[in-house]
Amino acid sequence: MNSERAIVEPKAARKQQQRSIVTQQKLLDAATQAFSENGFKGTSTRDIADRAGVHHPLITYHFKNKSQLWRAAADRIFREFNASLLKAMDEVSKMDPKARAETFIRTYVRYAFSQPALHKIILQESSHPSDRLDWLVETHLKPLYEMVVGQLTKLQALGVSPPGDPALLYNMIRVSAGGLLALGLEVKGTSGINFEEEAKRDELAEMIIRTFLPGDLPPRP
Amino acid sequence: MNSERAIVEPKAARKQQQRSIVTQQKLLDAATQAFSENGFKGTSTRDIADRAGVHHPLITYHFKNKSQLWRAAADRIFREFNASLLKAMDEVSKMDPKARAETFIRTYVRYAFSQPALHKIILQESSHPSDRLDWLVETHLKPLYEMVVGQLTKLQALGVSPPGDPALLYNMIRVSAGGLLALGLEVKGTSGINFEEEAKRDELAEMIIRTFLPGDLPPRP
DNA sequence: TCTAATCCTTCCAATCTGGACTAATTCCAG
DNA sequence: CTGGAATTAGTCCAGATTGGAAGGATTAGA
Repeated sequence: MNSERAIVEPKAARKQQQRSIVTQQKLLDAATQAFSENGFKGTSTRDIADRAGVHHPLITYHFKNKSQLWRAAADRIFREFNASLLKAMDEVSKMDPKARAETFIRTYVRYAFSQPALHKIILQESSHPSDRLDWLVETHLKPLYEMVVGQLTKLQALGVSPPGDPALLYNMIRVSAGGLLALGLEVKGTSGINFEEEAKRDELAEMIIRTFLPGDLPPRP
Repeated sequence: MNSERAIVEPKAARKQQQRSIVTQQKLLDAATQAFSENGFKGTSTRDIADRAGVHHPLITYHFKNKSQLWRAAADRIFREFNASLLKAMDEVSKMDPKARAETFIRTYVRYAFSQPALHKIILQESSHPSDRLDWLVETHLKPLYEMVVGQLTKLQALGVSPPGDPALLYNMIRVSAGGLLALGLEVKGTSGINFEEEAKRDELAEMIIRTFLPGDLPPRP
């Protein structure tokens, strides 16, 4: 018995099949969309399965339960977002601080528009305390904040950004970019601004830059 | 028969009983809270009734159904908000444009904190198209926008606010104030800012003023 | 005080919920 | 090309959800 177990145990686990990967992606896409629109509580697993075009018990099979599916969907979209930002910042690492900040803001606006679900999920989960919010903050939001706030403090010291608590400034910039794009429907209805137009998104990015980075860099010593 | 009907018909409708008013207020309070936390779809009428401490069929009795209850709750909170802003603006009508704008922002921040449900409801409803969002925009959001954007344009002409589409500027100010306060939980977790402290809210208002109204008024002619 | 309008409580039917379970199918390694 | 694991399909369930019906309790006003 023991010897048999010992031989059998390290057997190569059969690899995941292609169709399973496809199913998981379809479920993640549908879940991201649904959760961003109706929140965790307001989204049913059947709704997600319908959007994905698969039978709803497959959620249990692939993700165990609704909570795990939420986490998998959120993790994917936030990972990609942070990776995009890091990549963009890496490409301009040799520029001066103000130019870097401008690039960051333009990239942020561009990505926030291409993935509106991301900020919608933040808005949804911030509405009341939950384990999901705690996880989101610790895993994805705090690291990004830590990365940016130091740069922002430097920009303030250089006289480029207005003085005051850099944490406040960071959050104002963030909601002016991502928050506003997530509120797209309401903004369009209320004030006629249509972020579907690329020009309008560019205008937003430039206005954020003009407003939050109004100063010029002092001349190099 | 006919004569009797004719006499009876214009009878004075008996007035609403006190206990009914109390019940309605409790339901409106509970509904506002619940909808702001979990959105329309994510909120059950039983949850609302439980929070209000009343039996759930009373919702049907007093408000017909969930949609009407939502509308009544939203209408109440937005009416009070707009009334507060109008009152504050009326009190400073004789001041110069910049001082008026500063007062507006301080009032906006103060009210947005005291009624976090208001902006949470905006965030919730903006996540996807709905009749509720259309109604909110037409009934409450657009009128406020129309009222403010003209003043903002003047401030830009006076060199107080940065140039560019005033509609964009309006929305940036709005989300920096109300949006940020509605995201309070996340903001606290991510960057440690605690808007429960009055000083921090004042700091936010002042930073919004500093950032969006950086210029000084030209001297009077 | 009386009584009818108003309000509340108890119940019900239809549907939706997350999740468990088994049988059928598809795919891959040997 | 086949045995068996991975995946999917199909059922089922216990509990929650919604709107609403029916009758009892309360209260405003004559």
